[in-house]
Amino acid sequence: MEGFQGAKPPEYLVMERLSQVYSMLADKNRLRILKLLEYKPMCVCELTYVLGIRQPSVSRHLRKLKETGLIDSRQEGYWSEYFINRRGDEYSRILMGILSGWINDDPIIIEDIKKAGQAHRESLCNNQKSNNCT
Amino acid sequence: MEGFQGAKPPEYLVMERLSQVYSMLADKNRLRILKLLEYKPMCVCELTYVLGIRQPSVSRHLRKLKETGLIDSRQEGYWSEYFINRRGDEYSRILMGILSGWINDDPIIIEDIKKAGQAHRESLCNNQKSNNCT
DNA sequence: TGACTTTATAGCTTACTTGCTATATATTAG
DNA sequence: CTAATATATAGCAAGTAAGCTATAAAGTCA
Repeated sequence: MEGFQGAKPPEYLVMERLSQVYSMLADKNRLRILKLLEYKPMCVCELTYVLGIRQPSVSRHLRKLKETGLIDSRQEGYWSEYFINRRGDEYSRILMGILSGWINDDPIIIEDIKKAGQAHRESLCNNQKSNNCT
Repeated sequence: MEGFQGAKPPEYLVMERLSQVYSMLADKNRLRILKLLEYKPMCVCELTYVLGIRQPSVSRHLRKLKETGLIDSRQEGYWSEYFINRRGDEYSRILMGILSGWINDDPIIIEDIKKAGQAHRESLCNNQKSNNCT
């Protein structure tokens, strides 16, 4: 279930691989995550805030998307930041390219992007030094 | 779960609709069916023969694909013939267009197409007037 | 190191999906 | 209409997937 980030899978796994990529795109919360990351790289707690589901669920979606090669992550100070993998294989690059022009008028996506624009990791989660109620 | 064959879904269903199309493409047997129908229109018993799964399972896949607007069917004598819907909405047309260039080198697909070239509805199923063992 | 924060994993429950068998429906030919 | 064939549907069992809570692991910084 991994190892296709940029390489071609062997022929006998081609359909398996494509089916795997499509199944990543078949979940609405994962579509929301991909659209959000297309807007800007985000950390888990920001995504959790925007999506309105629990952090472990978000983490699992992110792990699957990363295993499939659609996204990648880097450690960024306190946070681990997820972003679209621009060096994926043909399937993921093409499908992500198409996705960027799609569902932008869906009200959930519009709302998500708006929330993402406001969300800043420093003021989310229960971290102390950013209590904005000083 | 139906009614998007060619029309645009209302904005609040855009993501739902896209997710539905992707989930159709996420199943390997449905991918095989779509690749087969791209090769030529086929009836249920031919597809059943090529796929090697039971007829009711094939029928259900076909129903789902048709409900999603990816394929359509017409009555053709004894048989009901399924074919790619070229008048689907943007999502299905574009994704089907891309699919036609993909996974053609997968050995299962190659084998399927070969079998489909040989398969003729008259000599399949348990119909009498075509007993080729005369 | 130790206190704190963020993220990941384990394990449970519920819902959905796909295969199957059995059976119903629909179509055609006589 | 009846018999025969093709397809569709109902319903079941097994596997998968997504949400959740609880907890473990990993990263940061004084």
